[in-house]
Amino acid sequence: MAEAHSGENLLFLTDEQLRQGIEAMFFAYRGFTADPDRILATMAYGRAHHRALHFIARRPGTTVNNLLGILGVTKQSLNRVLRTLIEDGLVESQQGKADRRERHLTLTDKGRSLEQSLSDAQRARMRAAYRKAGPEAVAGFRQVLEAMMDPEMRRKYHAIREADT
Amino acid sequence: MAEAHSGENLLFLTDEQLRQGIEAMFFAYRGFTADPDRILATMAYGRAHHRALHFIARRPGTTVNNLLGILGVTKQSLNRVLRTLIEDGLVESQQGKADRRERHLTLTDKGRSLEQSLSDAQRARMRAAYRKAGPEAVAGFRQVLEAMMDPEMRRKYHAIREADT
DNA sequence: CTTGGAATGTCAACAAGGCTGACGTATCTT
DNA sequence: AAGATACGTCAGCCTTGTTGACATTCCAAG
Repeated sequence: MAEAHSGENLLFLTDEQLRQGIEAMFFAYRGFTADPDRILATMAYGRAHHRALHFIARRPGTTVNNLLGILGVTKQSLNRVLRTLIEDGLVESQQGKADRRERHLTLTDKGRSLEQSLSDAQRARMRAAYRKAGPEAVAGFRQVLEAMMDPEMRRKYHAIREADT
Repeated sequence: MAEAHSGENLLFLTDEQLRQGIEAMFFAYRGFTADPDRILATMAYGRAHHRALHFIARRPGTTVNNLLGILGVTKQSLNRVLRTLIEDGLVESQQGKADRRERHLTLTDKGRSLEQSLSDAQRARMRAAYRKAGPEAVAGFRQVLEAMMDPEMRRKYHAIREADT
């Protein structure tokens, strides 16, 4: 089956084609982060804060450990970011009821407000790109991105919206 | 024309859909850089070195200024990276003939060898993802990425292979 | 031929945000 | 009672980005 269209694939997957894909990822990711970065630059926050806010907004009540797994950084690194967000009143940390070792993270109104403005900026670009490319292109986009993830990351990517049932 | 399928678009571009796209970009980019990062971690190099090597390999003889524009960093930052690469004998810097203020950058055999191994690792993942998703998905992938770039970055993205005539 | 400005290199200082290692405390599990 | 887990924190290091200042070299315009 793989050989059935190997000719097509050989033509298709030249190093040059792949290199262009690599460069497209590089340049696109720059655009992807540009708008939130601009907003964050006016404050004392960076991309790391944005990521934390995003996933806390996405899964209110998530634990520190869970967030660590998603972000793929060390707890020391995350803690530095989280501490400033809590101190600044953007994030709330609440001791778990079932397991009191856990801390459940939620956004305050202030945190939600910042997350919204970052998210809006990023979604606006995403929306424009999706509109420009069209629904079929978007489907392909998503497929390739998913195929590019490490298996563990793919699991997390799906898990993040599993509880949305 | 935009209104002709606005219903479809409204359904299509929910915040949730866009958020998933954002997360897909986040997780996929991690995969995208994972393999080269693993190789680089064994040496005294980082992602910045990889980027420099990539674009020098892509455009042998490119000038420092040109590279600055592509990478979007300050000359001080690039210079630090470039200096170590030159000292380590991976990159050669040659004074321009037409304009002797310019330095033209090329890879040495040693540099080409490292660039190859980084590139091979990254392309292997790309190839696997492309194969898994199929040609049509790849076309869509490329379209969306391109639409996501800043106009200036899009210009550079195209310019990088213009001279390939 | 002089001079302005462009291209490059370099020094210094700093910040964000990764990392490792070590340690402490509370809490759950066995 | 002992061990494992969740979390926080201190200390120190690295890469890679930033500004600002300054020197050099050289092209090009006047």
